[in-house]
Amino acid sequence: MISKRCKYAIKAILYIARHQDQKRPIFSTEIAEKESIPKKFLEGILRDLRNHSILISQRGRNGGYTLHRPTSEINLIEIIRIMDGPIALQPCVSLKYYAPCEECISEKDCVIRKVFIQVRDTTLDIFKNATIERLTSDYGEGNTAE
Amino acid sequence: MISKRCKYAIKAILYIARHQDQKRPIFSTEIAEKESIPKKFLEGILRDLRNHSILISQRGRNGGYTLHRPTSEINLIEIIRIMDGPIALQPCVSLKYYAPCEECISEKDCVIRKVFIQVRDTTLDIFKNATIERLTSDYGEGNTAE
DNA sequence: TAATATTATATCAAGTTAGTAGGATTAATA
DNA sequence: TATTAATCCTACTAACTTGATATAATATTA
Repeated sequence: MISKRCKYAIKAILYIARHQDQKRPIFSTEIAEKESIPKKFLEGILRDLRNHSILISQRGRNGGYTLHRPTSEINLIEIIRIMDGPIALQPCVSLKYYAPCEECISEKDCVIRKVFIQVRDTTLDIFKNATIERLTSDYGEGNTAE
Repeated sequence: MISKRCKYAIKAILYIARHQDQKRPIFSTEIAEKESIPKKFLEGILRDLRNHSILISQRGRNGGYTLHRPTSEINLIEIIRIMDGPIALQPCVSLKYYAPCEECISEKDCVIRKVFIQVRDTTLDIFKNATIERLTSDYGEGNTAE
């Protein structure tokens, strides 16, 4: 399962993306209220996203958050990795967080490893294509009301 | 990530499958030693698999475990579900363990839900095809030694 | 009846998750 | 310059999960 932290992160980014035309930073308070996310919890998430160059933060009065990059250059893979770590179902098949399985003698001969590699690759492919741009444009389909 | 419990379960079933031609139940001790699984921990796993009709257990002297069904009728999906619960990355897209997401207002309009459904379906498909029969036959490829 | 297997229940340490609390820092504005 | 309103930072916590271990009961058979 994806953690709530991660899902909140995705929702927050989508919210900022949908409101960035207003040319002003978005407050954490606003996101928290509109997306039903505990405010203090959200603040930590937003800071984390800023530290990973997904968001830019502006401090002080009238501060808030804006996207650090165009929506076409932010995808779900990156967000999930920042928030939850490995996407792979086994340490030995993780690309970004590789670790050998303790109890395995030969990785090459491990039959289940091949299956987990398949799952990793298809999952990665789907999440890579799920950019914020695509997600927000889908959002509009048959749904003009905010 | 798949839990160790689940991975141990898969390894244990594969071990039993590879040795079932001996027409005798396989001891938990033997599996534990050969697959480097803590014995007591493994016992709990094997009991769980028996309770879910994956294994048959025989008590007493010369007891042990055998498969409850042909290897073609046991796949990774079933094992993962027994051990770890939902495969889906969000409660709202789980087929066997569905639950609405607390903070979501409209499931239909949730853009990320669609992505998680895609991931679920491809993952399910791969694990469904990964039967014990296929896994054990792959095992033999270019590797005759036990 | 002794040996050997599974079964059952309880316990536990460490780590993770989903928060909360309280204040420090920064910047615009009245 | 004082106030206000935003982000930033650190620490803490309750509940849950994971990966085991311990002890003993029960069943089978040589």
